[in-house]
Amino acid sequence: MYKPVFLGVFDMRFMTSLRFIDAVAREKSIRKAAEKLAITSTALNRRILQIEDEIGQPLFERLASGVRLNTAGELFVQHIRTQTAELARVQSQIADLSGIRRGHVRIASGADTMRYFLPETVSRYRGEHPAVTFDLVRQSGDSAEQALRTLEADLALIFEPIKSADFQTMATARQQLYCMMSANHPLAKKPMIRLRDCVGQPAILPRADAGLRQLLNVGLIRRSVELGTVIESNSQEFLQNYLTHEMVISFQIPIAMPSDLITAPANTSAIVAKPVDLADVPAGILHIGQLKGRVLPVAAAKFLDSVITELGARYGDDIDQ
Amino acid sequence: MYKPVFLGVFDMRFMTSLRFIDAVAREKSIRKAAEKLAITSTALNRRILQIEDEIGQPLFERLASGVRLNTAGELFVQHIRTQTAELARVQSQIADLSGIRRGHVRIASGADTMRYFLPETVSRYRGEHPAVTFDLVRQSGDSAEQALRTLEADLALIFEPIKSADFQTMATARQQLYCMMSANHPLAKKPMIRLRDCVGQPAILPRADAGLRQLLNVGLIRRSVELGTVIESNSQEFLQNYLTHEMVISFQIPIAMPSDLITAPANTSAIVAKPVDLADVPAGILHIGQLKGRVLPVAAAKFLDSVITELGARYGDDIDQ
DNA sequence: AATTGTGATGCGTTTTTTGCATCGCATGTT
DNA sequence: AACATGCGATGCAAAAAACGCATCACAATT
Repeated sequence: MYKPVFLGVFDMRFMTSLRFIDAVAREKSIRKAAEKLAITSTALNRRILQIEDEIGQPLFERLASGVRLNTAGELFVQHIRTQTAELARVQSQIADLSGIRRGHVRIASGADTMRYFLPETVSRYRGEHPAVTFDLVRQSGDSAEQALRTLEADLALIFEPIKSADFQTMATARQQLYCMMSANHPLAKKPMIRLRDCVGQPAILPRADAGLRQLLNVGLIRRSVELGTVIESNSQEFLQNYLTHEMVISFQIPIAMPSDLITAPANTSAIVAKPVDLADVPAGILHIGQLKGRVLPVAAAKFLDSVITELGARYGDDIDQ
Repeated sequence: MYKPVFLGVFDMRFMTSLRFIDAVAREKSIRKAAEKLAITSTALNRRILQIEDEIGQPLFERLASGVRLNTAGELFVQHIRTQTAELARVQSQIADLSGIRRGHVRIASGADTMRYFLPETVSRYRGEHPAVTFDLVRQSGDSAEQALRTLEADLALIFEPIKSADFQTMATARQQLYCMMSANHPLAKKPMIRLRDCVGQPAILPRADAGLRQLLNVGLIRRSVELGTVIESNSQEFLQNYLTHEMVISFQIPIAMPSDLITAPANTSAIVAKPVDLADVPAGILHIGQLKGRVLPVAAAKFLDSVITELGARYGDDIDQ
């Protein structure tokens, strides 16, 4: 977790007690939280007792194994989190007045966009606004949605299924599935891949919690095709690099591939990517969104614009806002 | 201003600096604010410098005559006020968990409802919830709306014109204008008053900033009637009590009159109230509302329900929600 | 029964906040 | 023009608050 040096919501002294309570709520233990906060458990304990005293009733249940929020605590911690996010937004707005855009953007995203898309997009944005810092946390779709809910993230980029009603989609990009393999692979000559071409082919796939895997599974079942799944991994790097070592196929979406792999297929790359027929596997949807109803800090809102612009430039008509 | 002894948002230590900034913003002077806060100006000054340092830029302009919020300060103070109100709401919600409904309701209202309606309604509510305390501030319509905006009041009861777009009407009550006079007055025999009956009559009226006066003026101009206005006052008590001393007429709306003056006109009261024909002066609207978009503390929300119920019981069909 | 881990508490130390006296500056007054 | 007044800012010492250490009491686990 990168700590911005200039402006942090938590540098405000008046937020200290609130931050401490939030930490204890997350750690479910005063001593553990104290360690993370680099203070002693006694100091932390006393701050909590003081706040509870001021509120007029306890916020935590004391268990032998630590503490747990009670109902009042749940309400109060929820308040702390929304107020913290609000403060960040106001700070961002104030910083924006000075002309130089400052701020901090926290993004939760799947692995797909972490490889090429986000590095490029963040880099371009930081080129224009060097005072804006970023947190980029790679997470599964579920935990990315969760991060929005607990206000640990401002934006989430999730490929396929959106489960929470609290997720507000700000833009989507259709992503056709591509089959990837070594340039020597028999299938590499085809301009488009049908699933039946892949019957029994040794394949390496992402794990079941990835949106891509779920999308692919639907197609496989519909066409009654079975792959020879030899390896499963949640490391995209592994999946892609392995292709040069064994004659296997893998699948990927454009946003997770180097920009030139599709646009300039004639190059001498050892790996090729061929589209899978949309009749077999429909295009999946990459969702870019935020917590429903939340007003984002300036920096985050502007970065979202930047993401949408970039998606538009890359995928044109496949973008919806 | 009644200070509740048990729970105040501002008893929270972490709110101290924020409260101080709000005070300075309101007083437009560090020294004056310090006096109100019962600390020295140096301590206050330093807290402000510290916050400004933490924010990274000043919140106040320093003038020879004091201080004034700059743009950043406006944003920050707005944040402080909403944050304070939010905290009050959460506290109220938390207190609600404990079974005893605690809380504090702040009402801004014109004089009309302060005489009979609010005393009765507040009293009934406090009978059910003795731990709820009240602030009742008598204000003109404009300043009542202002009080909502600065979050100094939770609810406002305003008779006629609503000027701010930030005012969210939660209920209205139509109030027909009544003409009041001594029981000996010649007009007292009529069951209904027409404006032309009043031509040249000596009259005592509320001042021009009262909604009632504005409503009446429209009718007078339309019917080309001129009254013999002998006294203007913003004291309702004066207006009403004076009727027993001189043969003059006055005007009033039902909510500002003792409950039995209309319902039991046969009693021996020295004062009578007769309705003014709606063709001459249409019914005015009493608006009960809050700041648009705000989530009220539990106590205030429940009291609002109580007000609406009471209005329904009194004026039946003339209520809108 | 012993051990481990938890939150609470008394006490001396350190850090922060406060108040007093004073400065520098701008404005208003004589 | 000189003076007086009122404002926010600042150095310094006292007061207050927060902190860390050692320790307690309690519950769960070994």
